[in-house]
Amino acid sequence: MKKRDAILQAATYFFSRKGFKDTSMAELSKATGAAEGTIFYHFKNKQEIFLTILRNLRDDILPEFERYEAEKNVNTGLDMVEESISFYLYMASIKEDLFSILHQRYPYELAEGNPECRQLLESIYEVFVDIFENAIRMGQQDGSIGPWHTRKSAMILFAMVDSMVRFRMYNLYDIASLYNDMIAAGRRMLENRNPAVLKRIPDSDGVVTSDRDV
Amino acid sequence: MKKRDAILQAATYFFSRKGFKDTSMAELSKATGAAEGTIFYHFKNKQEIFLTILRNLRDDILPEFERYEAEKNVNTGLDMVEESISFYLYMASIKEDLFSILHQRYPYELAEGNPECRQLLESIYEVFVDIFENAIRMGQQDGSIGPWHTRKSAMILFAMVDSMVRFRMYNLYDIASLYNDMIAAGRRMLENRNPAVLKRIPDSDGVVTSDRDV
DNA sequence: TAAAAAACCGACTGAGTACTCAGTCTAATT
DNA sequence: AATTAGACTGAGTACTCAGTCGGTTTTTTA
Repeated sequence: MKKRDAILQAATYFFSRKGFKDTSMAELSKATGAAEGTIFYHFKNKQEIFLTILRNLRDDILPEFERYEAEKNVNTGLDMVEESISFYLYMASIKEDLFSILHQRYPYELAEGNPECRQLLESIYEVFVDIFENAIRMGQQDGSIGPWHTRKSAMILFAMVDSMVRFRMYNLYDIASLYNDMIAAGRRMLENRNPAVLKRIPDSDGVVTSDRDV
Repeated sequence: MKKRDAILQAATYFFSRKGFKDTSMAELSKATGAAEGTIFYHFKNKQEIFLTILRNLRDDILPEFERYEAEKNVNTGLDMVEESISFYLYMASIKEDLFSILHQRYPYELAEGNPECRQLLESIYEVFVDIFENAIRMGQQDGSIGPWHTRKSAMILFAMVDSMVRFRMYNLYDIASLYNDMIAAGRRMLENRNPAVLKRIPDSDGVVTSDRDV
């Protein structure tokens, strides 16, 4: 593996576990076998390592979220909300390092004085909230989700799910045991209570099944 | 103001805005007018300052939550859930410094090797989740809230509300505009859908109203 | 194969860190 | 007025940190 890649990998690991400030260049040097000088040959400074990680996070994760949007196959928007929650938690678990970096102070501190960083964070969060918003909008069109404010409902859903990432990161609660209840709570929060509306739209689409298969 | 108190106040301020690690003793010294030696006269080390803040947080906030529990006056448990959300967000705004300290990495890192710190965090979070749990339990007894898992529902509610603290802290979203929608979402998530149950229990208590007045 | 370019090295620097300590100041007590 | 004790001081200490620099090795190009 190229030294540059090794440095990025180690930095992602250490920044997420120990935080940006608490990770020293000496530590990265030792972990990668690269001399400290080599790190500064590849990256202008420590901050630039962090920004590179954030850029990679956007470039890695955004396509995965977009691919998910294109590939998912569900009956109703309400089912898709459930899928979206699952997908978010799944991504947060396989990319744990990257997600927990977003729960640190440093990126937001950096964003205050660094437009690129702010832009990166904005585009990452936009994609996160969008998968919920799209699911909710779909549900509102097919009648499975009530007429609540779409974007705000998406944010509330995101708030719920994102806390789970925090709970896991800090070992506050066993989030696995909350999973089913969270899905159920999300459904109750969003589902349409008016059956008239529920029937009208699916008929016009020719979709007939009311049960979904996973 | 006594130097010791000034140091604690400044430390709370700086730890919450800049983080524990990024706050230097020189900074605290400058902000309080106390010499660096004075800080170490009052506190064994930097960590001890943090633990003192955490102890005060528990001692300040817990009684306020308990007073709230004793004083609140609502019709149904579902209304009380709404009150609890309001109260939590209110406390988080008037004690912003203390709440944002709980969203940092340091306390959880310290908790791993420091039983007192872990104990402090646990008792703080217990009180937080308890106000929601008590409201939900009350609602389940008066029939306004459905038969969902009490503790888990409380945690999901807490997850939702606690994210708002994070959103505000990092300037991610304008949480004021989410407030009403969050209350409404919380109600839909919890309310009882079975009118039979809604009537049965209040009857046995001698309470007759099935509609609530806000 | 020679020259040029890119990658890499690690000792070094100076600014900053938490913390110490010998001693001063203040205010109450004797 | 003398004693005492707690509050306070700030220069000093040992150490860590991100970042530099002169030089060496490896790879690519000609």
